[in-house]
Amino acid sequence: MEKKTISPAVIRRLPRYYRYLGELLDQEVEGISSYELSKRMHSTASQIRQDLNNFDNFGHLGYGYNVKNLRDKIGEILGLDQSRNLIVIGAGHLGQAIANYAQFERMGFTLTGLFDINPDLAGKEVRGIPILMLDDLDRFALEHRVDIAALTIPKSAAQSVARRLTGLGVPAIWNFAHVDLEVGEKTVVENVHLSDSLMELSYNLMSRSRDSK
Amino acid sequence: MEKKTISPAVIRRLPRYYRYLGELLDQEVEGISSYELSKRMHSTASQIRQDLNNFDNFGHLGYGYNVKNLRDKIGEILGLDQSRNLIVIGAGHLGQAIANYAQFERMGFTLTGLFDINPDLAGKEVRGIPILMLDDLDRFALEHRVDIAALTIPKSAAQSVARRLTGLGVPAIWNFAHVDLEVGEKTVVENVHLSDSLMELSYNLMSRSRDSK
DNA sequence: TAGATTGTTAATCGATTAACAATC
DNA sequence: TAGATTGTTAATCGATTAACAATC
Repeated sequence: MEKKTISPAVIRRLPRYYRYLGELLDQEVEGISSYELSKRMHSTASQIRQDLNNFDNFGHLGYGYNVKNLRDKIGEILGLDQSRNLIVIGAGHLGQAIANYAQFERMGFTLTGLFDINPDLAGKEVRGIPILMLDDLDRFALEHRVDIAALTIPKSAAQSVARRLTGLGVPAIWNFAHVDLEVGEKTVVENVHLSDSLMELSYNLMSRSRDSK
Repeated sequence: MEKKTISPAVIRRLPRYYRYLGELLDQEVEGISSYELSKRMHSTASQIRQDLNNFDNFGHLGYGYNVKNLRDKIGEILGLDQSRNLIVIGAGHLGQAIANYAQFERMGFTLTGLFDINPDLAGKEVRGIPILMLDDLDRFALEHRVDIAALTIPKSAAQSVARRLTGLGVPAIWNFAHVDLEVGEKTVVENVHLSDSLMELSYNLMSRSRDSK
C-alpha cells in the first residue's frame, strides 16, 4: 500500500517538523521554503528536502511548501489522524502528569483508564476518569479497546505488568520505568528513560566545562 | 586532558551500559564478555567492544570485562562522580514526579530548590524542600550554586524562564516543555519531548498493523 | 597449554551534505 | 520572463558490522 519504507532517522525527525509547522500555522504563515524552515529549525535545507521527499512530492517549484498541507500529511504519516485509547498504569505524580496533559487529545489520544495498586486512590478522579485498582485491569481490557498503555510504575513491577498487558492484547506500551521491557516482537514499546536523559545531560555538562578551560 | 573525543552515538549508549552493568552488579556477576553482554542488551559484541575502546582498555584477554571497574569508569565519564545541584521549576505533577525521584540522588544529583508561580503551593514541602515562588529564583541563585534546572512548566513560559536562568549563570537546563529553547551556545540543554515520543510510538503502532496485513 | 576473548583494522552500511538540472 | 526553489543524483561523512592476529 505505502511506497518505500522511511528510514528511522527520518521518523525521529517527523514530530519535530510537525511541531514547527504547527507554530508556523499559528503565525498564519501559508508557505515556506526548505531554506527558511532550515533556519528556524537549525537544520539544513538539504536535509529537509531529502526528508520530505520520502513521502509525496509536496513542494512547489519556486515557491516552497504549503504549511497546512505538509503538516496534515506528516500528521497522517505519524497516525495522528487515527484515534487511540490510552490507559495509564501508575497514578503517582508521573502518571497523573500524563493523564492531565490535555494536549495529547489534540493529537488523537484519549485517556480512557487510570490504574494503581494503592487503595487510597481508588475512585479518585482525574479529568473525569476514576482511578481503578490494578486488579480490574483484565476486566477493563476485555470491555474496552486499549491501544496504548503508559507504564508509570516502579521498575520492579514493570516487567510483569508488561507481560500481562501483552497477554491482554494491548499492542503498544509507553514505558517510563527504568528497564528495557522484554516483550514479544509484535508489541510496540517506546521508552522514556528519564535517568538516561539526565546522564546525557551530565555528560554534556562535563564536556562543556572541559571545553571552556 | 582527555584523549580522543567520543562520538555522539556512543554517548547516547553509555547510560544504557551503565544501567545493565548495575543490574549485573546486583546479580553479583563479576566479569562478563562482550558476547554475553551483547546477548543481554540485544546489541552486538562488536559494537560493545568498539564502544568500550573509546576510553581505556578495560578488557582482559580471554576473560572479558570486570563489571565493577567498567561501571565505575562509565559513571566517571558521564560525570556521575561529581555532585550536582538540581532545581525544579514548575511544581505540578511532572515537577513533583522529578523532585520525588529519589533514584537520582544515587547518581549524584541533589534536589536543592523547587519553584512555582501558584501561591497556593508556597511553603508546601516536597522531600523536605519547600516550594518557593518563582520571584525568589534570582535571590536563590545568587545564594546557592545551581548546576541544573529542570523546566516542567508550560511551553508559553519556558523560553522566558530559560533566558532568566542563563542570565543567572545556570549552566544546564533539563527541558520538559514542548519547545526547543533558544539559548546561548554555552548553555547545555537536554530535551524530554514527551509528545514527540508519543508520536513516534503512534507511527510504530501504525506500521505494525500495516506489516501484519 | 589450549580455549576464549580482546583490541583494532578493514568492509559495509546508512545518513547527511553538496550540487545542479528541471521548471513553476 | 527571470528568479527562486524544488527533486534527485552524487559525494562525503559517520556509524556499524565483520574478521582476525595478538595474547592472557
